[in-house]
Amino acid sequence: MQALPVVQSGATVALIRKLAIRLALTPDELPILQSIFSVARSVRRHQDIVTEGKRNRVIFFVLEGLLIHYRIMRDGQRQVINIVVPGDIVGAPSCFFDGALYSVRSLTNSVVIAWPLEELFNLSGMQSQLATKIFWSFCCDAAMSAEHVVVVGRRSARERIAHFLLELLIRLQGIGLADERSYRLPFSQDVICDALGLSLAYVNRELRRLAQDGLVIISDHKVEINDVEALSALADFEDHYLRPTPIDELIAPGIAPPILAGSRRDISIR
Amino acid sequence: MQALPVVQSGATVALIRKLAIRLALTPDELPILQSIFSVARSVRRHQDIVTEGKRNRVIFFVLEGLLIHYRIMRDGQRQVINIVVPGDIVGAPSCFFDGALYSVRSLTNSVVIAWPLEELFNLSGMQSQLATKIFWSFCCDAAMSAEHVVVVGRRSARERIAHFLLELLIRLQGIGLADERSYRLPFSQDVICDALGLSLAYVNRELRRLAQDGLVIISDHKVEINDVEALSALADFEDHYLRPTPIDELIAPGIAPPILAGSRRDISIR
DNA sequence: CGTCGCTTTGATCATGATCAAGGGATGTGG
DNA sequence: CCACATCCCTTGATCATGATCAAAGCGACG
Repeated sequence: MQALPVVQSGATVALIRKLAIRLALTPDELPILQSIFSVARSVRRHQDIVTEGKRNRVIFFVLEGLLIHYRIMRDGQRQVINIVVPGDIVGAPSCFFDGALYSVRSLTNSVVIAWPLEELFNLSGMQSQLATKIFWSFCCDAAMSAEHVVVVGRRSARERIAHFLLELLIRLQGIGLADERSYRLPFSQDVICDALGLSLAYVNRELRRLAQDGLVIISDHKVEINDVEALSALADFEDHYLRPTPIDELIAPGIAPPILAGSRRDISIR
Repeated sequence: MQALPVVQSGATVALIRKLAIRLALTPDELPILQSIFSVARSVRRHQDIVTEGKRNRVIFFVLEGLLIHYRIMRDGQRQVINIVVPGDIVGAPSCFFDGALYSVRSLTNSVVIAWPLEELFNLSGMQSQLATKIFWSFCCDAAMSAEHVVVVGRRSARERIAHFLLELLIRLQGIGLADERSYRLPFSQDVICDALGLSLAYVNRELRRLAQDGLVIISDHKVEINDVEALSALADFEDHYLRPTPIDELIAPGIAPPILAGSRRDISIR
């Protein structure tokens, strides 16, 4: 990993803004988190930033790039637990265990900010609200793992693949990296097969069939979903689990979102 | 659900003590949580305490009984996300979403304490450390879902079953409900098959084979694992993900666990 | 030009699903 | 106290989804 100044790319600035919105940061919390963001690190693709078994007491704010949480089994097979997209905070739950439970690897060149877990606990004394928001984010990520269990446990190969592509669509839309029905998929099919517990040959075949049926066309690392409705029906996909109740509504139930109300887009970065 | 006074059964008292240890409660935190525990509720078996899709702003401390997190699919199939044992805190991540993501159902008669999520957020102002500990617990639960993905995604039926039985062994040992190599399993095989994404007939057959091979004998709802080592090797089971770093070590890294050091067994209940 | 990474396709195999039926408890109502 | 029902476990036969093995195509890149 190599250090580099952070507030450089337009994408990163936009992303920090999105993160601030997602965590419902108040005007006083924003600079605190921003001070953390003074130095980011670039990570070349195909590098582990967390290694299973090794002690990890750091959480990462992902600003750019795609990464995966994964485990290598004793027979060499890989299971991908989760795709990580910009705006995600990774490191939990591994940082709560003596040795990391899973490895985290970049699929593309990425930009991340490493933040010592210690700081999070410090925050919970001084700025408890902010700490709560970060913990809340971890808890919401747990919903994705739970959903993943359902996908892998009870769905056919075709449904799994459709679900995978739709989940990515919604998540990338949330950070401006997908449009209405398409996005770039900058990794190869083996990531899909390892995420879904399927063989590479079969994933390939099913993708081909989905294309023949006019549902999804993947070409040149670009996913194009012809009919999102139809594919969602096929996959039994619902996006609830990707849309938590905004944390400010939870903290102040009943009341209109207090501090940022009406001006959620006006957060200034820098 | 019917209200009943809580500090009645010996099992419950022991359990509260264990929960206090697990959360590394300090002498001042303990009474706060105990005040919550003034009224528990008994839940008859086979009842939902959380229903998928319905708004849920409550978390539950489970004192007695076994429960499951589950989802019913559109074709009627069920996927069990997680077994819940006494000492667990359930409700997350569902309580962070508009509608619950999964249902929670009792497998046996149970005793739980329902606690409004609001109180947790209140706590994060006044008693931020305690709130942090509860959030930490949620995050650690996420590790079980992640592990579940690996089990269902990349293991054979036999391995999955072995893993399931071992996970339960370790978890029940942690709360004194299992001895060295056996425990009561007070539910039928369909829970196992729905947890592991297998068919009932096949789970039954594989259980029978495990018994024939002298690895595990289940009879009359009692699981007896003949050789835990051997079964762990078969399942590629490691219990790391069930053993988080104690929260007090994380909060005060390097220092010996401060307040309860050396007297972790001396917490007084009542 | 040759190698490497990725996709594609074919042929065959096997794990685990599905369908079907019977059996042993336990419980319940007549 | 018996008849019957229900729940759960068990086992057999057959089927199919998806794995495995093998090989070829196809860029990109050095």
